[in-house]
Amino acid sequence: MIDIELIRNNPDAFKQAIATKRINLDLDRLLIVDEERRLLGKEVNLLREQRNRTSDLVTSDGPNRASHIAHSKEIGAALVIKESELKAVELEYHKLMAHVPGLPAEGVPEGADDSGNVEIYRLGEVVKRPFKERDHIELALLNRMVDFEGARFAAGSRAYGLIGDGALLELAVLRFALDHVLAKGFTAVLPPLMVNEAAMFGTGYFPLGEDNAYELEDGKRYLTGTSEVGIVAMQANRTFDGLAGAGAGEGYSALRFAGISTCFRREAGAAGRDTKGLYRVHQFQKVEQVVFCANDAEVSEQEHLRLLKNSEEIVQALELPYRVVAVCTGDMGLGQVRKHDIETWMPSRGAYCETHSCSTFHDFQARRLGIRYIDGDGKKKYVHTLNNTAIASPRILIALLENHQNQDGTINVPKALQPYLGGREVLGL
RNA sequence: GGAGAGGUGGCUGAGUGGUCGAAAGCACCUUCCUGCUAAGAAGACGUACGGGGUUAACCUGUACCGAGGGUUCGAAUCCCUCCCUCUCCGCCA
Repeated sequence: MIDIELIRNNPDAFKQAIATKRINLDLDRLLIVDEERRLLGKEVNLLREQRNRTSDLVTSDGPNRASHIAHSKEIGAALVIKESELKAVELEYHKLMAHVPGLPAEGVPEGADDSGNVEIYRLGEVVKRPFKERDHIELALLNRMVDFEGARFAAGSRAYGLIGDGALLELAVLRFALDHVLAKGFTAVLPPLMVNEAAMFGTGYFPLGEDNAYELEDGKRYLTGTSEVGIVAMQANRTFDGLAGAGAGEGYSALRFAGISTCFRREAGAAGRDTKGLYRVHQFQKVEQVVFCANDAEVSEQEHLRLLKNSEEIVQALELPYRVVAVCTGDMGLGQVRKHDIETWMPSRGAYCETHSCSTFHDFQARRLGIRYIDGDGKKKYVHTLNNTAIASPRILIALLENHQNQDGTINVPKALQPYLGGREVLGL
């Protein structure tokens, strides 16, 4: 949710954001409705005042009781009409407000979709091996790490089952990533994965994201596509003490959580794409970084860079080549202000592919969920929220298997993961 | 899933149709008193939005007693629906 005052004062900036983010919203209509809403609000307020005064006279001026009641009834009748008008206007107002996007930060590239994303830099060397490389499907099957056939019988398209070293490798990489961010002061969280509509709306996945969420039979709960939803919504209507330090440089503090969850995505709209292997699946595991910080663009910018750095360190420790891209306006979510993706090299795809996504929301989510803190000046303010993938598996297994494969189909284990695999240096055969 | 109880201000907790934005206590804040170890006295003390004001103090209006709807001239108080909490039973990893 965006501060209406900000919208009133900068309509052109929001029109620009609506255009570049490809949102279907008539901002002028919103401004008109906002004006109507305020005028009607005043009228209703005035009528209520009259009615309250008249009602008081019923008891304080007993002799004229009957006439006061009659008068109060008249006002009440007028009030009913105005209130219903106001209600209709407010309904439209909230509907329109729910579609107002966050303003992209300065420097965010413009573009219609992910083809407009801009590479910022790349690290790690793409190795050209002197033998015929296998793709992750072949490698995983060869090493009996995965069972696609059985899983698809059990669960349908895009299903997979990790077995043996596949299962252990996934747990190892998740635990490694978790430990990495825990060492940075993050607090581990296993949040609810079945959440209500308020949580989905509050985090900005609704409206517009309904197609990608699994709705449960009870009609009131949804499976989350990331632990961010549960973690952020868990803080709803809370006011933090001691998040002080907006603009205070190094002196600021933040709340940092590491969410661990299975993630569920319908992948609607991706029908027929990436149907083979472990790239695009309905269910996967993720360690997610979530941060709540002071309401200060500089502070959240610093947090954004820290989140990005944490994840880069993880990819580096896994000895995988990657690049960082600035995500363009058309590929950003409604509430997002800035987004960087880490794309990891996947030999079989011959491309750097998204494995991490780092987002800054400013107070978009905090406003929807009422998450605040008391600033150094004693005032209540909405926090800024951010999140970034620490690791998502099995997608990262594609990169691990393919980039670390040997001619005989075995897989070299990066040093960082060896402690999590009983000291093994090689998997397979 | 069944039965019952309940959701009031930072906390505890009164309040069953008007004098209630809400008693009392605790906590917090200010001042006074006193030198002392959960001392005493006085006062201030909810949130959101709007109006006035030397835009600060302050004055004032509306709404808010889990959420939404209804009854009524008037609702924390009565009715309905939903959400949540607690207790007991059942079931279950």
